[in-house]
Amino acid sequence: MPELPEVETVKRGLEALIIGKKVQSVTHDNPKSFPNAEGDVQQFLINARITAVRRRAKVLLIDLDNHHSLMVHLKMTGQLVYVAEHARFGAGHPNDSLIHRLPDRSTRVTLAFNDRSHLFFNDQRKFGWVRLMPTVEIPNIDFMRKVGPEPLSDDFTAKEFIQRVRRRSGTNIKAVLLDQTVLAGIGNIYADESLWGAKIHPATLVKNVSDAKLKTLFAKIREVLLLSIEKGGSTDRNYVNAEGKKGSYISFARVFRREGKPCSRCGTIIVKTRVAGRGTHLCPHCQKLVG
DNA sequence: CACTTGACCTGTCCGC
DNA sequence: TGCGGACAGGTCAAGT
Repeated sequence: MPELPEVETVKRGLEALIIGKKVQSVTHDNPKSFPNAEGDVQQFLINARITAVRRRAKVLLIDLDNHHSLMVHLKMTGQLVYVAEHARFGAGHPNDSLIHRLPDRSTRVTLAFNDRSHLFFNDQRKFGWVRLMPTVEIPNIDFMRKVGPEPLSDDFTAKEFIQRVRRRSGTNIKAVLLDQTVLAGIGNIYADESLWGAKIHPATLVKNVSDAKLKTLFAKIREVLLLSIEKGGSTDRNYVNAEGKKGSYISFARVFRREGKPCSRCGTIIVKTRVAGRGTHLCPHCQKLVG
C-alpha cells in the first residue's frame, strides 16, 4: 500500500523530524528486515548524524554524515514512525495513539537518537527492509539502475511516457503502470484511480490504447498522485506517516475499494475484478474493454 | 525475449 | 466458536 504518495508523505515528515539527530543505538528483531546489519551497524550507524531524507520511487533514503545511507522499502505493511520522548508521556496525543504502543510486535528495527527520541520501523508482514550502504553505491544497485522516471518530475514528459509504455504493446495497461521500470511509484491504488480518470479499462492491451488516451492517462496519473500527496496518502489498513497518523486520500478515491457503490461520473455500480494478478476496481460503463 | 504466475509473510475476514 | 482458505499487494525469481 505505501506507493509514491505515501512514501513521499513519510519522507516529508521525517525531513522535519530527524535531520541533525545522532544515532545512539540500533536494535532489530529479524535478519530479513535488516540484512547486513551486524558488522556495518556498529561501524557506520552508531554515532552517525542524519543529514538528509530522500525518496526515489517507493524507496526512502536516509543519508548520514559519514558517506553512508539507510535505504528503506516499506513494501506493503511497513511504517516508519518517529516518537519524541515528550510525545510519549506528554499531552496532545490520545492514550490509544500508536506512538504510545511502540515498540510493538511488528517493530523490526529501532533507532534510538541522542535526544532519547526513537525511529521505529514496523512491518507486520516482513516484506519490507532496511539496508545500510555507502551513499555513492545506491545508484548502482539493480533496482535503482532499472527503475523508471519519477511521474511528477518536470522533465518527464507525456511524450516520453507514451514511448516507454509503447515498448510493452502486448501487455495490459494496468500491468505496465505497475511495472516500476516503466515509471516509478505507481501501485495498485493509483493504477486503478488513474485508469478510471482516463476512462481506460485496466485489462486493455497497450496496443489498443490510443496516443490521445495515453496522454490523458499521464495527466491523470499526475493529478491523482498530487491529490493524494495533498491528502497525506491513502490509509487502507496499515499505512501511517512519520508521526503515526493516517492519510485521507481513500475518502477521495473514485474506484478503489468502492465496489458496489455508484460511479461518481455516471452512476453505474463499480465492480471489482482481477487484472495483472491484482484486485482491480473499475466502472464498467466508463471503462469499456476495447480490442 | 516478452510476459505471467508464484513466493515471500502475517493478520483479517468469510463461509461452513 | 473454531477452522480452513481466500485475500491483501510490492517486488523478484521462476515458469511458460
